[in-house]
Amino acid sequence: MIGLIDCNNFFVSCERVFDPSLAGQPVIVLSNNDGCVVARSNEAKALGIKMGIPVFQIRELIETNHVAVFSSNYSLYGDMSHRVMTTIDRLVPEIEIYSIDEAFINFEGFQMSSLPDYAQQLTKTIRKNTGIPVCLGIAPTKTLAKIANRYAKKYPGYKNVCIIDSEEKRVKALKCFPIEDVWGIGRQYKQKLNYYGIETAWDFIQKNESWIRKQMSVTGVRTWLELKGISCIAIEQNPSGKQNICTSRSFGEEISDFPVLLESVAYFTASCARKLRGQKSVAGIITVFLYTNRFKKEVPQYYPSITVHLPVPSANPGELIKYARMSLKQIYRPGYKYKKAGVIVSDITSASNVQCSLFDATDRHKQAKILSVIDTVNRKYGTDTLRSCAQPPNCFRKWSLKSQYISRRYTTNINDIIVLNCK
DNA sequence: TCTGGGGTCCTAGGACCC
DNA sequence: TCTGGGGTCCTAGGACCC
Repeated sequence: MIGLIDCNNFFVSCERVFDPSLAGQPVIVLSNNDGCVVARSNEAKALGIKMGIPVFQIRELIETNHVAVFSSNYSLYGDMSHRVMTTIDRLVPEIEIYSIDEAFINFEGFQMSSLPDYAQQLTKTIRKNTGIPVCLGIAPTKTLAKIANRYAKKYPGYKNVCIIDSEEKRVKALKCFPIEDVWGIGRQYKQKLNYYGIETAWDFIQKNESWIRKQMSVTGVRTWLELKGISCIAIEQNPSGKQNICTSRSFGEEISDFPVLLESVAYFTASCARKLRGQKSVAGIITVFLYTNRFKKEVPQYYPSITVHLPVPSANPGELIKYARMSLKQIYRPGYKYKKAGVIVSDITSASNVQCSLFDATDRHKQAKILSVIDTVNRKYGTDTLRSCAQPPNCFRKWSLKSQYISRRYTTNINDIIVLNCK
């Protein structure tokens, strides 16, 4: 059996841990730049606030219902996620961290009869240790565990745990489950499947394999098998590093000046380089892209991007910034108002076996030592304490994000921890 | 006025090889 | 008029996830 633990309204729950007065109140958390709604408490959902809606469209609703609004605080959510995952890891034999708020658990070899009690105990312990409420779905496959989890969330009668452990329960669960809520079925497939009269997960598994393959390729077949109870998607305990790494931001205000864009791109590049070093890898390709504001149909639009191959793969911010700067120069056109920029690094390989270049003049051994010192200093004194000259101090940033409603970094910033203790 | 930021996998088609 | 048969690699685009 496979379990799926999913934190309830995760970002909202994190805010509630440090401000208990939010319990029972409608609460929402916004995306970067205070743009869209990305998390909602049950009370906010009940008000009809949809996932992903731009916040300016629901200003009135927020005011009349006294909805508590938060900017996203990823330092806080990341740390709370780590606490939840650590708690689970201590209590189960095998865990796969699937996202910031979800983890699969391998219950292979567990005595079936002891599972319900054990599962209850697990959710209670997570709540007690971290303050975060979670639900647990258990079933023979990942896709079915996802469905079980959804039922555990939806019906309080389950007391946070739903187990699909018999043919009868599986059939019943599938018959009541909308096809678009199945893991792996998105907007496009919903449309297509509805067109063919498929409304529920049960309708879906009545089709034959070759039809599914023709319409949805092997990924569709995997979903189809998983729903039938045949496991196709294994638990991955040691996820390999990322194959692509991207840092991009929408700007608080639109930017036309090259030097300001360059600053932002230098920051994004340094961030990519840091993420690369975090997984002990290097990148051979760097892509820089710009976006004008796609919502302003009346102004000229321009979405350029450029990809550069590095002579030697690298995770050195100085070196990567050099190529990013060259790239930006090539795609930048004056006169446009840019709303977003970003950097992607790809062709990622392990830092321990880099293919050298015959003509490389850099002393890479020495460089690695410098980088390791920089990382040590920045871990101790904060990100970007030591940084490239291309990245001016934060206070000079003209391209900063809006985050009007941000809470404190209660668990990771010493000054905020002091504030919390005084409270 | 105001609209996020990350990722993955799969397939088809083109360019190339012998 | 008629034009083979087998591969590989790469990329863009489309689907999905949180």
